[in-house]
Amino acid sequence: MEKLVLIDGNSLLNRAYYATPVFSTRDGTPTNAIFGFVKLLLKILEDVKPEYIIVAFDLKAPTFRHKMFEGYKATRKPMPEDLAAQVKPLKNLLSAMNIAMCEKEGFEADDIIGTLSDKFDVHSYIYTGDRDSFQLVNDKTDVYFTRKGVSDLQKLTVDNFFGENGFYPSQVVELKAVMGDKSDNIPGVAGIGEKGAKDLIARFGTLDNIYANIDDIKGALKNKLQDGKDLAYLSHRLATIDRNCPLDVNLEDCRAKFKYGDDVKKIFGELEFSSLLAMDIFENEMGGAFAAIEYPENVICATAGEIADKLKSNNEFAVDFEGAELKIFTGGVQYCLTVTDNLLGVGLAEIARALADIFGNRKNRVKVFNCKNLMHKLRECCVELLCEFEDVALAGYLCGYNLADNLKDVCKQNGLDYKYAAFDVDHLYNKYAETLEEEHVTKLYADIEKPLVKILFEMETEGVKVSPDMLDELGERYKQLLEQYKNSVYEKCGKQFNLNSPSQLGEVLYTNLGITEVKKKKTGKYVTGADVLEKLADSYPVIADVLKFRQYQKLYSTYIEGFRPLIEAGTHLVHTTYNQTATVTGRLSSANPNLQNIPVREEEGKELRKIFVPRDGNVFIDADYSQIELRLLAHFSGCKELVEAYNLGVDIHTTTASQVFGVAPENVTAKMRRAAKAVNFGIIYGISEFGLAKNLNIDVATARDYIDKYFKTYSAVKEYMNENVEFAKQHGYVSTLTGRKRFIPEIKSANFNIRQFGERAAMNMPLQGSSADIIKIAMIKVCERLKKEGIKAKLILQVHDELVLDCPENETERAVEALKYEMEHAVSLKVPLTVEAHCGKNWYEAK
DNA sequence: TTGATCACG
DNA sequence: ACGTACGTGATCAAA
Repeated sequence: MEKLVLIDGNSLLNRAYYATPVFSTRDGTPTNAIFGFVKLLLKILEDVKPEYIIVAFDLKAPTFRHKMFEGYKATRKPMPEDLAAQVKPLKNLLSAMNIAMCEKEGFEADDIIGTLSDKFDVHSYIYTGDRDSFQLVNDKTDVYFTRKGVSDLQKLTVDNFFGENGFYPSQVVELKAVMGDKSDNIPGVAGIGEKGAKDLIARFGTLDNIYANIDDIKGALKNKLQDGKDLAYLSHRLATIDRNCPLDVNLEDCRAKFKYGDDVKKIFGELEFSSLLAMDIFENEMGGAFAAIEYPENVICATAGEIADKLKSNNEFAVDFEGAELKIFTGGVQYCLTVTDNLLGVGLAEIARALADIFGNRKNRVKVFNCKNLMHKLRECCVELLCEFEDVALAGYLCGYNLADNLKDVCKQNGLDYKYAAFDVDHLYNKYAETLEEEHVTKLYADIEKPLVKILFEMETEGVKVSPDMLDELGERYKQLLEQYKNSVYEKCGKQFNLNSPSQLGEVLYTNLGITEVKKKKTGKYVTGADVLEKLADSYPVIADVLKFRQYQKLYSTYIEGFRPLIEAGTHLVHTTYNQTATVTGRLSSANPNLQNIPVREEEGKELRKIFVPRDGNVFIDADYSQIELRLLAHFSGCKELVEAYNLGVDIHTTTASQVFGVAPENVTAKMRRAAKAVNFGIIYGISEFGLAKNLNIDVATARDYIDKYFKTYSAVKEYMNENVEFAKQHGYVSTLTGRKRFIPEIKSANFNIRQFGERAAMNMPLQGSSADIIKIAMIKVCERLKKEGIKAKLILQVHDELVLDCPENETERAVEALKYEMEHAVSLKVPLTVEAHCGKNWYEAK
C-alpha cells in the first residue's frame, strides 16, 4: 500500500522549539524550532520513504470549536515571540522543498489530518505531539507521537494501542469528555481527573453508556456526573476530530517530490544550517533521501601507544576529553582512550606518558572545545599542555554564535552526533575559523583571547588563599547580628515568618502592618526591593531591621557558608573558574566562587575582604583603572571638553557638574557632583530619563533636564551615541577597540521596548567591551613583564577593571611599577589611562 | 525551573 | 500606550 505522511505542523514545530536548545542566526533570527523540525522531517522521509506527504497547520482564526464553546483553548498562553517568528520561514522552506501544506479556516490541523487520513486509499502515518490524534488510529492509520523532544517517537497502531494506553482509539474522545483537557481548556466533568475517567471508561466504554447506567454508580461520583452532564457532552463534541472538513486537496497534490535544489540550499544557508548544508544528498525515485555528514571510522578502544604512534605522522588532531574518555580524531579516524588510574587496567604512568607525548609536544596542534578545561584535566595527570591549540568555544564566541557551554549541546545545536565528538570539534573549528576571518576577528582570537586562556588557567590553578579563622570569626558575628535583626523584625511585626521569602515579607508588611505606599509587580507580587524599602525606612522602624537582616543574610549565606564547600582542604585555597565565553560584551565572568562580586561598597561587607590573604611572606597588590569607560567615551567621541578634562587630570564628575550646571568648579556642591556622577554613569549605560530619575530618586522632568544639559555641553558624546545606534541599525552589530563584535538583533525589533534595549546596548557595548579588551591586553603584558623580569609575583584576580597580584614582599616595589606601567600602557588613547595601586596583607587593606 | 533580590564592575 | 538605565553570578522561595 502506498504511504501518506501527515504532519501536524504547529504541534511538531512547538515540540521542536522546546526540544532544541535556543539558537538563532547571528543576526538574531531564531531558528532552533525550524532546525528541529527539519531534522525530524528528514528522518521521516528517510524512514518511511512515503509516496505522499503533507503538513497541516492551524490558523489563527477561531474554529468551529470556539463557536461551540467560548472558553476553548482560552487558557492557552500565546506562542513565544521567538517561536512565532519561525512559522513563516518554516513555511517558506517547506514550499521550497516542494512539500505540500494545508490549512483551513475554521478548522484545526487535527481536523485536516483526520479528514485526509480517511479520504484516500493509502496507509497514513500521522506525526504529532497532540494526544487528541490518538483517536485517528485504525487499521490503515498509525500515529507517531513525540514523547520527549522530537526524536523519541511512540508508534501507535491498531495492534499495540490498547496495550500502550489501556483503552481503545475510539475511547480517546470518551475519556476527554469525562476528564477534560487542561491545555485546551476542555472542561470535562468537574471533580473527575484522569484516574476516575479511566476507571469509568474501562467500566462503561462510552459516555452514552455511562449515563445510560448512571444508577449503577453511587455516591459523590454519581452526583458529579449528573451535575456535569452538559459539560461532558460539550467536551465530547470539542474533543472529536472532524473527519469531514471541506478540503480541496487530492492525493496527487501531496506527492512527495522533495528535491535538494539550490533554492533549498540557499534557505539552509540563510538559516545557517551548516550541518544540513554539508549533507550528501542522493536523489532517487522516492523523492530524495539523505546521508548525513560522513562520520569517520570510530575506533572504540585504542591504546595510548597506538594513538601516540598515529600522531608521529600527523601533528594535527582534535580531541574531546569527557569524564575518563579521551576521544582523538586524526587522519580521518576517531580513537577513544580510557584514562583511568586503575592500575589493574592500563597503567597510569603509561597513559600519562602518552598524554605528555600528545599534548606536551610543541609541534602538535590540537583543536578542542574549551582548552582551559582540557588543561585542568591534563594537570590532574601531571601533564602540561605545551602544544599549539585552537579553541572551538572561543572561536564560536568571537564569531557571535550563541553556543551552549558544553560540547554535547553545541553538537545538538549543530545537528552533529556527539558520539563523534572529536570529529565534531574538528568540523566545528574549521567552520568557525572561516567565520573568524570573515568577521575580521582572527587577530583578536589569536593575539588576545588565546594567550589569555593560559593566563586564566594559571590564575585558576594558583587560587586565592582564604583565612579560615577570619571566615569563622566573621561568620559568627554575622550569625549573631542576623538573629538579632530577625527577632527585632518578628517583634515589631507581631508574628514570625520566613524573612527570606519576599512574598511572605511583602504579605506581612503590606497586610499586617498596613504599609500601602507601594504597588505590586505585574506578577501580582509585592515589591520589597531595597530601593523601595529605603524610602519607607523613616516612616516605619521595622524597615531598617529588615534591610539590615537582608544585608547580613546575603553576606552570611553567599560569602561565608557559600564559600566553605569551595575551599580546598589543606591548602585553604579557593579556585574560581573564569568563563571566557559567557558575556556579550567581551568581559570575563567568574564562578564557583564568583570572586568578581566580593562586597566593597558598604563597610559591613567590605570587611569580608579580610578573609582573602596572600601566601606567607607575600602581600597583595591591587591595581584598578580609574574611570576607564568614561575615558573610552572621551576617546571614541573625541569630545574636546572631556578629552581636555582627562588630559588635565581634573575631577571629572566635578567638571561635568560645573559645565552642566553652569557654575565654577569650586562652587560645585556635593549634591551637584552626585547628580553629575549619576549622569556620567547613565551615559555609559545608554541613558534614559526614567532610569536616571529612578537612580537619583528625582522626577523624570528633572532627569530629562540633566540629560538635555549634558548633551548640550557634550554634543560630541551625543553624536557618538547616535552613530553607534545608527551603525547597529545598519549593520546589525557594534564593535570595540579590537574589533570584537556584538550582534544586536534587538535593534530591529518591532517591539518598542526591545528595540530601545537594543539601542542602549549599542551605546554601552563599545565602552564596556573596549574596557574588557584593554584589561585583557594588560593581563597578557603584565604576565610577560613579570616573567621577563623574573618577578615571582603571580596574577591571581581580575575584576573587570582591576588586577590583583600575590607578591613576595621584597619584590613589591618592582611589581607595583610593572603592574601599573603595563596596565597604563596596554593601549594608547587620546586620553591617558591611569591606574591606582595599593598594597596590603589582605584584600581589605589593599583596596 | 523561574523570579526576586542583591553582591560586584 | 507602555516599560526602561549596561554587564555578570549566587541564593532562596515557590512553583
